[in-house]
Amino acid sequence: MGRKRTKSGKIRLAEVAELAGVSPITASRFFRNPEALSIAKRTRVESAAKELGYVPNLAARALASQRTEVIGVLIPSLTNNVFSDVLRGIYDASEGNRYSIQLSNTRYSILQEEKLLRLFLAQKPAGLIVTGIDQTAESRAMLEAADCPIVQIMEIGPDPVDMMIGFSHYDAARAAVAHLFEQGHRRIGFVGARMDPRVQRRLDGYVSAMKDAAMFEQRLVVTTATPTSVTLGGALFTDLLAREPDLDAVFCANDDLALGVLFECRRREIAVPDQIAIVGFNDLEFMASAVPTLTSVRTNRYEMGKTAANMLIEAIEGRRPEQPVLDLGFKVIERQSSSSRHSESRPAGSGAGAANKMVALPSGHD
Amino acid sequence: MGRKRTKSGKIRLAEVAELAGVSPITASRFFRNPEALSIAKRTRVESAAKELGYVPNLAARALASQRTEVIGVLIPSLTNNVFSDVLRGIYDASEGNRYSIQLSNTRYSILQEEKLLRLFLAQKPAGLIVTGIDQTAESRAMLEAADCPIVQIMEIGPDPVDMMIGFSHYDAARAAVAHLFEQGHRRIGFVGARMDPRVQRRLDGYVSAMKDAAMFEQRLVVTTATPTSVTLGGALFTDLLAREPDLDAVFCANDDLALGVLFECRRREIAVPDQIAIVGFNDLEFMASAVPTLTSVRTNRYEMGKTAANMLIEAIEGRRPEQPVLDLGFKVIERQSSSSRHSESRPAGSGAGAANKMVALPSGHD
DNA sequence: AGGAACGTTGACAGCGCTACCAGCAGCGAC
DNA sequence: GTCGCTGCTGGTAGCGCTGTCAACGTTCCT
Repeated sequence: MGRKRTKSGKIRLAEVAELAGVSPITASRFFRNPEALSIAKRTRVESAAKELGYVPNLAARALASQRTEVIGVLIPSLTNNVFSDVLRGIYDASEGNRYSIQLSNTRYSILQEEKLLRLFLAQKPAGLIVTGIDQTAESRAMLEAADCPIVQIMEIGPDPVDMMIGFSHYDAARAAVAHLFEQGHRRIGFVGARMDPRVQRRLDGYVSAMKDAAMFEQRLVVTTATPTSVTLGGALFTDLLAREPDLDAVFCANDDLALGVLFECRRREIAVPDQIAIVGFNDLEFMASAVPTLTSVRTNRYEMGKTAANMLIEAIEGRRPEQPVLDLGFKVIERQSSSSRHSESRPAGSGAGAANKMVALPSGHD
Repeated sequence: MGRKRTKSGKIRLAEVAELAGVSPITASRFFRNPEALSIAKRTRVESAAKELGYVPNLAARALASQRTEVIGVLIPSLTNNVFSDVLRGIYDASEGNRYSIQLSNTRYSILQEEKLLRLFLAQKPAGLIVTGIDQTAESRAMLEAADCPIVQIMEIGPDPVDMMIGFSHYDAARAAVAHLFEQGHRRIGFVGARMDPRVQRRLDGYVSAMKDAAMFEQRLVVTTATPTSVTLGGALFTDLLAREPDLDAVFCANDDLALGVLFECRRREIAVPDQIAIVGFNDLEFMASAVPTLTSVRTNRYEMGKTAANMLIEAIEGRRPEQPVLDLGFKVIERQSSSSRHSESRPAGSGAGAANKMVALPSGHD
């Protein structure tokens, strides 16, 4: 016997086809590749579909075609501002086309990532966006065996699984430190939280730049595995200052920490940048508006997400980009907090003041 | 003829059933309702599934069962910090169970929301989370006709579609203004951006509180449709000050604006709170760490997302919550920026200082 | 004019799973 | 012993769509 079920009055493809006077398969093609139809049938199917308010059943499509139109995205955090920009780019790129985004949070655990990857892959996604280059061996093997395009985002490194978009955190950190040296600073501290692989590489970049100048000392580095926050920035800076009273600059692994350091300086009545210079990382919006305005390393997060999704979609549709690895670079945005020109006391007036001096560098060249 | 296709060596349910020595339908039941099986078969199917590494094909399941295990989420913005907290709650709640989250961004457009709603509903989601209570009539009708549970989040109001979780933005704004009155402020400005319905209700609350005290004047209100930012806070405050030089407090519709106002005060050498008090809205993390620490209205965003998803899942599984409308309330977190006790100049030491005085109110009582 | 090539269309047979119903065993009640 | 109940299991028949291939009409080439 057949079944009753809800019926639900749902319009099926066959009904559209009937109204349009074509076979179901022709109607089906209309939705997937309209150019394959003659103009006459195309318009007939189109108006029939509109008249009936037809919406394709994605589950049936996925079952029959053995593939989904889902782009899986694995990111390590939903809290972090950085990822919300990337995500926004990804969602924006997915808008207006057939693909939908399936998001999962690895919580900075590569084991969790491996588990989620297995889950995702089982559903045959159309493509995958994964964060970073530090997958487990197992994950790496699964990614390589996957029969869908894959983009690694947030950083670039050797040996991409497939496509890759990001920048060199190592080089970016070196550039930030170089900027501080240029401004005449020598005892430059490093403040970092969470210490995920990308923050770790920023630390590596800092260390190498400091060693190049023969200025590195272990006690200039304060890090913690704790998730980042503004408050934490103040606390870590407090530690750093206790260890190294002669500190004359701080390079913060992100902007929240930098803001925390700025507030802590204000609390302690330490003049920024005259006594201590501050450089952040990511160039979040508030950096330009703080007092003093805060120097940061600008990273193209939104563009990264958007381009990653676009590259992926192109690849899904068979048009592999000629550039599978894209270095988006970074820019050191110099502002008052690290400027050796003594911060003029600016009177009334809003905004960030003078145009930012930008130091742009493509990463990957040391 | 049959077809070739990739084959892909995928394990099907039938293979698990065969290995376990049961019928496919019994194996199917194991994955959906293990309690319905005898212990013997249960363990047999379980080990067979594990041995073969079986993962169910969700598309086939959705097609056969006429429903998905997808929770649709419609939010107006991915940029706004507020929503990232809510989302984090939703994703956390969806972890470890069968449901997956399908997210879409309405960009604060109720027309876009309507379009997305139509799209979502066509895929028969297991449940839906929508933001706010200001849907189009068409959207409203679709929601009411939908045969799945629905939660409206972010605010509470009369006449819920189904379930609802949030708080009264109107009451929260009134409480913030009342707090400023208590601290002796009279000429209290309002700064708002974006002016989505919830911000509008905060403005309404502000206006009503000011009128109650016979202190309302239109020129105390500065708003814009522009998306919010820290920089914008400074700009709007500049406008406000130009209109009303006697200003003695500002109620900001969100914390980014409040931070912008604080920076602008610093830039203009206006003492906070002595000359001007500042109150924000949402109580983002940085508020407790700013100098001076910033008063704000705490809202339970993470909890809201998490509880909304949990309520939804309960309802999907047939256990409707006894409380379909949940008021999560708010708290005015009083900090230095609005304290009439003159801000003692605190010497070295990090953090927010003395315990926050909290003024807790369940919203819904005026 | 004949044939190849192309563009367009349709028939068929599932994709992998589950709703529905029927059946069977085991048990207690009469 | 028979009935009805409950608990478990299985057979059948699709869910709505698309991959494959075949077939058609038309155009273009030789």
